[in-house]
Amino acid sequence: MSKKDDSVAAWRALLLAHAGAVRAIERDLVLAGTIPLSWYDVLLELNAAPDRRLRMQELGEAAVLSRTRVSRIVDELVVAGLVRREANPDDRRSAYAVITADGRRELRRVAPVYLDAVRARFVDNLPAKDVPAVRRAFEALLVASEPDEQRRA
Amino acid sequence: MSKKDDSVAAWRALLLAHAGAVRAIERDLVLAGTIPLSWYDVLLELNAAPDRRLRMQELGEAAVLSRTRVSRIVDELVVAGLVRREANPDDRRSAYAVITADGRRELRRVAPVYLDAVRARFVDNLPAKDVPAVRRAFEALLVASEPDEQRRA
DNA sequence: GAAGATTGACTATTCAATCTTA
DNA sequence: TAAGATTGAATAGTCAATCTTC
Repeated sequence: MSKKDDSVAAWRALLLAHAGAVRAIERDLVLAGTIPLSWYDVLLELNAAPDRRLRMQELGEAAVLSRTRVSRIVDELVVAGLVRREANPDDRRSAYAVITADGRRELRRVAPVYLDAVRARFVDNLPAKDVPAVRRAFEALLVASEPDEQRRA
Repeated sequence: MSKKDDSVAAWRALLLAHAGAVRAIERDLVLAGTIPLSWYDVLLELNAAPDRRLRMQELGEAAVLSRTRVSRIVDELVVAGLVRREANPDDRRSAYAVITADGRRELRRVAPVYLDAVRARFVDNLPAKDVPAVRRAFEALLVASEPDEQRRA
């Protein structure tokens, strides 16, 4: 009943609901025969980035993937022809991942499936009046966790 | 700017914030030298259950783990002496997992660390006025996803 | 034959070591 | 020496086959 209980209950509900929604969405995507969620996320971030490219590390942050995992997924996407790597002339240690024309085509093709899934498994089940608060709350959470990322360095 | 955009933005913020918070909490636990989060979740659910026991399948649902994974984690917990398996006289196909006295002791020992981490990484960074909406929203989401679980059967 | 659970084989993900350039 | 990225070895997690009981 206390504020504390309410908070911990919110945390537990978040964990359960997140897991359920992600699983349901992934299942929808598999049934629809599209690319996996991780590919989709990476393509989405690349497509939205300036020049449709991101350094590996930036890509990892944007798509919530570890540096290692980004390397591996970009490998797969390169093999599939949806992304290519490109050297960074300004700093030759780093590498760009760039979405290809095929990648953009694929993204357009699967976007409706993905959006439908997110809508059906998340948005539509959220009380409409709570959506702004949810967005606000998690964006605040994001901002709060950024400084921590810095602190690691 | 539309409601739709707001919803998708909420989804993306949720994914990023969830990943950030979970990672931060796991890091906190590692630094504090406690048991892993998955063990903690299992012990917590068992401790809260009637008779401090749950069938494997129920435990999986409560702790957001696949049936397979529950088997494996309970194996580990049994080896560590924190949980024991017990036959179900009413249905000998199923098995109970029961938290032991040592398990409860361990749970009490690490609970403060866990609660501090959840508070520091989640609760304290959430705008206080949004907490009720967040709790309400995710509990609604949970309820909405239950029927789907049934449908699978 | 189906439900509950476990096991073995496979895939996904992480951790630590490595390589290259700054 | 540190930053950016990748790779090999190890761990965690999943999927399909199996075993037991209903």
